[in-house]
This record gives sequence, C-alpha cells and structure tokens, in this order.
Amino acid sequence: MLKCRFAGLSARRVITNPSVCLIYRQLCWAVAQKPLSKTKNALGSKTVFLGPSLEVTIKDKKFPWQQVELKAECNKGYVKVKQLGLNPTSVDSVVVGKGNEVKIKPGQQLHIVNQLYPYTVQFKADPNGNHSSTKRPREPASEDRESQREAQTMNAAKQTEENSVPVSHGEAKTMSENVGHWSQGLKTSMEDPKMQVYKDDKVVVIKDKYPKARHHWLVLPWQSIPSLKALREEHCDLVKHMQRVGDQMIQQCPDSHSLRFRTGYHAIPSMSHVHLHVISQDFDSPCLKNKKHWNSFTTDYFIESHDVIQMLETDGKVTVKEGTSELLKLPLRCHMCRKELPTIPALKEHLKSHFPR
DNA sequence: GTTCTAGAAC
DNA sequence: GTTCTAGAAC
Repeated sequence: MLKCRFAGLSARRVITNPSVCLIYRQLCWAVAQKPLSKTKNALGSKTVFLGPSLEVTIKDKKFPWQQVELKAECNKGYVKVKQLGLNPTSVDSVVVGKGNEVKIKPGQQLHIVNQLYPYTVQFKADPNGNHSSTKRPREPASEDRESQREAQTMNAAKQTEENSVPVSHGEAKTMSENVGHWSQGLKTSMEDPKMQVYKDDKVVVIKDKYPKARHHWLVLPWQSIPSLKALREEHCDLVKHMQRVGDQMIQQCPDSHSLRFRTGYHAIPSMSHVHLHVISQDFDSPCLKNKKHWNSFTTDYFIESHDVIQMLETDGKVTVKEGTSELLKLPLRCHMCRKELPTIPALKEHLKSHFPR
C-alpha cells in the first residue's frame, strides 16, 4: 500500500511557519485515509480541500476559503491539483488557473497561492502494506564486502579526486523513507553500497540497473534535487562536479579508447532525483527494448551536461523546449549514419555493423 | 522506470 | 501463423 504525503520544500519553513505546518499536518492526515471505495483501484484516492478549516490559522489574506483541491492518485504516482480560488496556484511556476486541473509528480513544485507555500509531493510505503520496504541501517562502505568488490573501480575513479571523504547523507537520508513508488527507486539504489561504484562528499555513482549500452552509469548528488527543473544557479558547482566525476568514470573505463561516451540528462526523466547519465554510444544492451529507450538517448531529449551547465550559468535555470516529449515518438534513426530502421530488432541488427563485438 | 499483453503489422 | 509495438498496470 502506498500513502501520499505533501511536504513543505524547506523543513525549516514548515517548523517556523505555524500556518504552513498546519496545512502540512492536515494533508498528511487527510490523504493517508483508507480508500473510500473498493473499486478496481484498490488504494482508492482521497480529495482534500484546503480552505475552510484552516482559514483561521492562515494569516495570509490572499488565502481564500477554497483555494485548491488535491487528489492523490497513489497508484499512478501523481496528485491532481485543481485551482478553486481566484488566486494563482502554480506548479513549477506555471499557473494552473481557476477551475483547471493539472497533475503534480514527485519533484514538481506546487505553490498554493501567489508563489507562496511551496510544496512537493512524496509517495511513501505504508508500513502496514505489502510493499513496505525494510530499511536496514547503513554500513560504512569500507566494511561492506560487496563494495570491496568494486573497490578497484572506485579507487581508479578516485585517483584524481582529492576530497574523497566519508559520505554525509544530509537530506538524502530522510528521503530514503520515501521509496514506495517506483519513481523513487533511485534514492534507494544510490544509498545501497552494493550499487555504488564511486562516491565522495557531493555525489555517488551507480551502475544503471537496466543499462542501455555496454557502459552506463548514473551520477547522483547526495543533495535531494528532484529534477532538472529544480536546478538553479547555486547548483552550478555541483553540476560541474557531477560532470567531472562522469568524465572520470569514462577515463577509468577500459573501453574508453574504442567507444565514444556521452554525458547528459533526460529532459523529462521518469525517475525522481536528478541524475547524470554517463553512457557509451554502442547501445549494445538487451535492456534497450523500445523506441522510447532509443529516442531518449539519441534525440534532443538527451540534454548534454555541458548544455545544462551553460543554461545554469546564463539563465540560472534549465529550460526544456516545448514538445520535447514528442521526440520519443520519432522514427528509429541510427545515431551513427542516420539510416532509418523500421523496428527495434532491425535497428539492433544494424548497430552491429557499427559496433562489432 | 519495467512488465505484461492485446492487437496491429507483417 | 509470428513479430513487434504501445498502452495499462505496477
């Protein structure tokens, strides 16, 4: 069973601002209710109204009686947000508009009214449910046998990294509780010593669980940053560091001289927690199975790390062009010779000519 | 993100 | 008949 909760973006704000704290509690309480009906969707859903019951505690005069309706769709991994009041409710700075309804996923930022009261949504495993995860205490990597197995890789990558110190989890640790929904899976993987191939005080590198090429790593910051959309100018150094670590992974790879690599981000990632893909360009993998896989790495859906850094430096944020999701539906085209192939199996057969084993 | 599978395409 | 895709479910 999954529960949904809404959390203020800044813990400090939740604690120091009583009105926000009340909303937070109200949402936690209301949304975690049992399903109203036994429909096909066994988890059901619950609608929450922000307004009447909280009116007395909200000092902000702009907060009307019924400003926003939130409906958690736990099975689908999003929350429907409907703006009831006249004041602008926004998701990722885009105003919803009175009477309109949009979906908000983990990682997206909800402002209840006028860019105030920032919230994110999180899906959490129900401790009483079947999908609850048993969280074990984390052991130091040096004491973990499995990570010793990877020590060679880690040491190779560490050679040029002077400040490799024991990991400070910071926000990431509290986030590890929210592993109920599949989109939160990276948070679990990045904290699993068996998955880690490199780590320092800022980032961790794991092998992609379903690699789409002979070499495919993910570089993740310990800091909890939901997605590209949340990146700001102050993250510039961190993103540059992620790039450097990605480059080091390539350098220590025995195939780095025979294979080309790319480092970049998916414009609209499925998994929460910002992650840099470091992927060899052979795309020789049984896990590459469909058009979405292919186009997500070979069209402009894949945004080069350098371009992300440049956007942060010049605009202070990362802009994804409208219609980017449509790129995933483009015909299959070889990234080497631009030849169009009719099916995935045909494409894979064609790729063998460019990348013989 | 993956898995499963109905039905489209061949 | 088989292969393959694409959308629902998870």
